[in-house]
Amino acid sequence: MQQDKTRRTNRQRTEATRAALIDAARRLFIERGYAETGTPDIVAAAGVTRGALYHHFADKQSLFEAVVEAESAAVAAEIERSSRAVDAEAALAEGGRVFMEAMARPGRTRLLLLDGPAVLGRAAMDEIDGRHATRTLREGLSAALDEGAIRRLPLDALVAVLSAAFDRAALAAADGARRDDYLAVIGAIVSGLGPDD
Amino acid sequence: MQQDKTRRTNRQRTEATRAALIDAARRLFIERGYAETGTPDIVAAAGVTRGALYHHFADKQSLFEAVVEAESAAVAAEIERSSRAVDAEAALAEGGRVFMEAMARPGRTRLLLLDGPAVLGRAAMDEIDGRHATRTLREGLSAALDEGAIRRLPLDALVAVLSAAFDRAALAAADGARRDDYLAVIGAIVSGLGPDD
DNA sequence: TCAGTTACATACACTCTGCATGTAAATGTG
DNA sequence: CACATTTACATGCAGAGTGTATGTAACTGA
Repeated sequence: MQQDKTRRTNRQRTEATRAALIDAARRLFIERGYAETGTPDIVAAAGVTRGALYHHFADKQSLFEAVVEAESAAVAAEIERSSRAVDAEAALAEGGRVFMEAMARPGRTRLLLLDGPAVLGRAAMDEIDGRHATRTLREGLSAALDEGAIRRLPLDALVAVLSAAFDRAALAAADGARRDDYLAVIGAIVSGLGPDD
Repeated sequence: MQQDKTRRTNRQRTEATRAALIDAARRLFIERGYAETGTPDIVAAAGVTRGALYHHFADKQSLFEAVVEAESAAVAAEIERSSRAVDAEAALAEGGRVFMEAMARPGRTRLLLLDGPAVLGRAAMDEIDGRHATRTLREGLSAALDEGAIRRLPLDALVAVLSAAFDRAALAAADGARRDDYLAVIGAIVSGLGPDD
């Protein structure tokens, strides 16, 4: 029976250190933002040294990307867990509400909607949540298009615009605006997209 | 007849220096982004020293805010200059096209849509372009609401959501996406907002 | 077992920000 | 038109942060 600290395999060491770094960085990025969080703070919170950080990540931005990736996946998981609607429009409404709820965690909007695009660029963020939260939106819209629930429009642009609408709604809610106002507007938009009114 | 450099009034000196700083900072922020632009670069491009910068602005962020303010006003001016539509919906479509065109200047999306919100915060950005580009959108939507062209919805949320849609469209266009796809989607959204379809 | 690789820790060089101090030009005051 | 005061800078400095180079201990494969 050997201790936890001694006799760890290299894979275990790597995974533990990476996880500790990502977790500590997530907490600090969420609390203070990217620019205001220094790598000395991160490694102190993770209980390692800067040497470990720069061994596992190319630079601070690379660690940030790993944090964004994980957080984006977490949001998508929340959405998919509670998606139980029947028709396309109801699924979109449901998904939108759950998205807003998931983004209400303090600091998530800052991480995913402000710092993320600024640090990694819009294209990189599109690629990341194209594999996560935005993917569920795309699936919902694609289904709605297939069953003729909404008029024919270029899917990529439609996804991007509605995603931007939800993002801004989440940001406004984080700044104290009324969620229901935004959900009403987005709901009206979606229902207004019904086939040739 | 006295030289330009000698015998300048204090107001002239201040305005010249501030303008040189804002102009140089604008070029560099647009070219490299906020974080990658140092104050030594800015003052060198402006032909002054860092002392001048910190005399006229509290810090780097304060200079950035002045740049954003000026650029946002410039965008609004372009929109208002070529706004010649009759009814509300046509005015919105026209304004949207001109907005996209104005945002196509290289780097403007980065300055106003990525770095701006990240550095100054969403609320501060809302305040700034609430006095500029977003103001024209709000006026257009308010008119459309008054003349019953679109259904009754909370104006603040409606403005924010449509503004976010245009912003994302401008970002996508800057990344090489087709403007027309986005304009088609936004056009469909606006026309879909017609009174109780 | 031992040579090679991996996972760090430590130290250093560089850059940037903001402030403090010094100085010349402008201002207004009697 | 002196002259005291304020304004508009320039210069120098202290602190912090990033990335890298170097050293060392732990693991791994032959």
